[in-house]
Amino acid sequence: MKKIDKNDILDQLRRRIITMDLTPGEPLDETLLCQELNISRTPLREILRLLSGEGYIRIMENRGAFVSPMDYHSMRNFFQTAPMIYAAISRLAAERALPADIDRLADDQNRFRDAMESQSVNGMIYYNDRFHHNIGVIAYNEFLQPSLQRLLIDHARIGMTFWNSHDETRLDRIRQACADHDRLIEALAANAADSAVEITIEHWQLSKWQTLRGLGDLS
Amino acid sequence: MKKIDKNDILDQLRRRIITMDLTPGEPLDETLLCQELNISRTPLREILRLLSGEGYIRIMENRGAFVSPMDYHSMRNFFQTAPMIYAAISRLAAERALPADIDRLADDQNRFRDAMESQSVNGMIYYNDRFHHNIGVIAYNEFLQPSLQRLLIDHARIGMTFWNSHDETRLDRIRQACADHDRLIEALAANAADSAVEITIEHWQLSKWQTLRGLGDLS
DNA sequence: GATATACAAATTGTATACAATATTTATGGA
DNA sequence: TCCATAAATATTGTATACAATTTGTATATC
Repeated sequence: MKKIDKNDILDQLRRRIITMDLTPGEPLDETLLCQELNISRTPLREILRLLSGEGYIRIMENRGAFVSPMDYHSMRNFFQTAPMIYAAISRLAAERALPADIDRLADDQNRFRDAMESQSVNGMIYYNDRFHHNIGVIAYNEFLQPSLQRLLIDHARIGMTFWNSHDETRLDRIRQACADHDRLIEALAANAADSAVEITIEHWQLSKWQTLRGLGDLS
Repeated sequence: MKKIDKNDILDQLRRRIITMDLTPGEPLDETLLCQELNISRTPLREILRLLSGEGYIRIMENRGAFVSPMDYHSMRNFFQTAPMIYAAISRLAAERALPADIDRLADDQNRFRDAMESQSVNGMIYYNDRFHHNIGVIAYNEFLQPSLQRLLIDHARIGMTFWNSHDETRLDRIRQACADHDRLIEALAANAADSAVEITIEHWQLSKWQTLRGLGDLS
């Protein structure tokens, strides 16, 4: 009976949220999810509590769970906070990275490149998230990690326009992001903290510029 | 039947953890806690998942929950990360504080002062935590809040020596910390960001100095 | 006596039944 | 028709029973 792989289900739900398969604000029906995932309500509810702690969803008493919303205010905070945390994380990661860490990071980057070449937007979002999450793991700081995690959730969702837009610069931008990753891996491997921070900021500027442009298009 | 106040139980457990009534690394027996709290295992397990997400405890599959440990590495990270996050939070709080926010903060501070005057170490730890947590709420940034939360858990636990030591400087230090709070409230009320950051850093130095001294005494 | 294996006890994980709350629909009066 | 109220339905919250896993103990073998 007990063949539930909670980590698998957690990853599945996380992925569905950051790829907007489950959209911001969307309510999560327990019974429905149970059927989809083939588990009973008890373990699902525990999984939902975990996701709530990680910031993917919110839970209101007697009202159930829903995907964390994205409003103007949270986006403002996002752009204000991200550079600071990203830079701090990259610095720490550069100072502590070991060869084994670099290998894991390179794996994510390979999968990201695969997704890029097969034009899988979903895959790019997922492996880009994994890549940056992994840098957080390498930084090995349990106090910064939770903030990074929350930033990455909205980064993936806000950044949809980055991977998914249809203008003429799209391919160039994606290739540039991919190249940034490669350069960042190199800097981390060489334990070059300043360089890693610099690349991270550049990488962020690229992402920010296009993202704001995309948001501007909406209004 | 359903008269469970989850928030109450959550607060109770959080408080027991930051005051070291539940010590770092201590395993949490589900059955035992259920008896103490007069609830069944299902809601307790959900509460434990929430606490896990907040960083108070850790859960290992098939091995149960235990209070988040405090090792050398986490303390090192703590001292490295705290000033940066505290300063950022104070700045945001100063920029956004409204009169109602200040009132809530002043309430915490009054309770803190009461605890100080009645020599309640437990109370000082708890209301000091609430005070700083509240500043995080005022900062109103869901991306920084989780890091602040985690820092405050270990700040309370590491700082035990600050409130509880028996040297001749103890009373002065505690009064100084209390005065810092008053000054910080003033700065926030005046939306004086630079001043708030400055006071925060001073406040942190005071805490850090004594804490490291206390840890040094141990070795 | 030390180690490995098998059994027993304790603890964690899951499913289901039922209770409490929220939401929707139906009903009655103005 | 409109609103307020009340029943019906749906959804969330809790307790309990049982399954699976881990931990502890005893026995056998070398």
